[in-house]
Amino acid sequence: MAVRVRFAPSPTGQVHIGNIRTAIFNWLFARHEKGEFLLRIEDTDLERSTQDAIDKLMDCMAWLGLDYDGEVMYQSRRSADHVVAATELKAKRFAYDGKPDESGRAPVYFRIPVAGDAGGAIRTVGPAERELDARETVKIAPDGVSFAGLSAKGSPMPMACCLAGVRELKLHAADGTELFDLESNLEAVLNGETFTVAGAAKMTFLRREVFYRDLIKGELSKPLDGVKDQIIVRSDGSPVFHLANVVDDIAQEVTHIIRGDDHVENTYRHILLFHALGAPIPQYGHLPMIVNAAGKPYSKRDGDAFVGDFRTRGFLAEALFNYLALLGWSPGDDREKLSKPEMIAAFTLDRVKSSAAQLDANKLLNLNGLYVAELAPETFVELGWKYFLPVAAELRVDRAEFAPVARFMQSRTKLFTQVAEYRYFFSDDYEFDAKNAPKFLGRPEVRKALLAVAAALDAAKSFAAEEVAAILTAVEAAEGFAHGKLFQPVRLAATGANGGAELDQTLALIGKERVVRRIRRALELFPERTA
RNA sequence: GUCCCUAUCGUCUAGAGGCCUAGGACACCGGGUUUUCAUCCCGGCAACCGGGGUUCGAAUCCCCGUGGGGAUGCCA
Repeated sequence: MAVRVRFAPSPTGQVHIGNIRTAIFNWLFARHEKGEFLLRIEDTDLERSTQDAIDKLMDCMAWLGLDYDGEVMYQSRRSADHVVAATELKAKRFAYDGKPDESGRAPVYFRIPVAGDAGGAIRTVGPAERELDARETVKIAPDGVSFAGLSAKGSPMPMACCLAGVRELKLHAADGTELFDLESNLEAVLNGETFTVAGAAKMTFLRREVFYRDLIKGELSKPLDGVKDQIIVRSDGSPVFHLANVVDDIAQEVTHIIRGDDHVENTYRHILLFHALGAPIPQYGHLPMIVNAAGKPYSKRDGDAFVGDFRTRGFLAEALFNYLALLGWSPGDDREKLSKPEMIAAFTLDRVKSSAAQLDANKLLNLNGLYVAELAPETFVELGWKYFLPVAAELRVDRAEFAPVARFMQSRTKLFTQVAEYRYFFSDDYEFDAKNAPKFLGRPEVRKALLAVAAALDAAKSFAAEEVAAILTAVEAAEGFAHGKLFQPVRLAATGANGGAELDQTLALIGKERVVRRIRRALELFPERTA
């Protein structure tokens, strides 16, 4: 069967890096398997879902090249189907009404299957028992059993579980007499009757567990006596995430569900829902979380982890994509910079790690620099121009002036926001290196030489890079400076910076008049210092 | 509290019982190239969470601790 996966974000706020990483893995998996990558917007939380968030999400996906197949499914338009599914579950006795709220309306609970193996998802582990606090009563109700266990200190610990978790339940008094037998009363309980038993000191039951084989984490299981029945329709009639999610996955005929590992606990229930709804159970793969520099999972509140922010901060989509794909996955060899086709070819879920990964801003930056370096010059100019726009507007620089500077600076630009540092090519209004400018420009012999440089440059017939270099060399010799010793002061005077691209070319790009003017002005700005 | 998951350099990772004296990358520190800075090249620092098993042999398998995360919602 052809692979069909989906990315199902809820459009509340901006997409963060953890969400989009999930999308990337789904996409990679789908493309590798030559299957389909579907998109479903889980916008059932009308309070918090906004069109703006949906637009931003689509924008981020397009930016990263996450193309999806087919039509987008909007979950909010499918509540009728969800409710129908709940009704169907009730008819099959897989669901029941809970206690009505103040307004008299009842929520609907999904009942963990009391009998059967749920299509191979439930297995019997064996007999089990648990000490109880005899001072507390045990309640056996249609929505499960509640009882009080014993804590290490001997105080009562309230606990509850679904009926399915305690098949063959028997309650015993401290002296061993049997107080209650579930099997003989099961039908009554299922039909709505509630029993209360006092004085029980021990419970014995048959332990059963839900299990499945996770594509990433391997076999996972959970004893049913640790699981409670789940509400699937609220008392106001609206479907809950679990129901909607499963019903929509069935509708979209999803074959593999790849999502964050904060969902593993839900999976046990979702599997049972699939089965109860008569649908084949999909394969699951749970991705490790991405944590921030503090080692904590990114939350929607983490302002610095929004995908859009990486874009505005000057990262390239290819670099972010590549970096994120490597968070929790590796191709198995030493490759770290991979193109999308290479990633698609190498991507398999069994190579995904199962422990959390921390985002390393340094490594991302380095990778971005690698991608920037290999951009075609025209592309670099085009992209860089967008980031330079605010500065360009302020300085009245047009694209034709920007282009040669950008081409010249590309190799040393790692992040597009760095194009703002090109400012000194166009404007005399730049910052001087606070430490080195006063130091170098204050030296008497340097000041004298700088004046000579300004004069020589002013008299130059051509201002090509080679000519500039020749002039600098000549003045250095004439003023008694070793070759290269004047470069730093000249750069400080003409650009304010202590380092930068090749000086001759930099000066040539800035232009003769400006350079000469700047050198002379710098000498006025910084006084002579004899010390 | 209970249940589930998880654990290799600071960080991302390779590692499926002998190829491990634990490899690569980022960061960091040296050196070289660059008359500067960055790139680039060379070198260095740096890890199997702890304790028990199993085995001729364990980073790899099992158990117990400990740390981290998740769940325990009429949130998604």
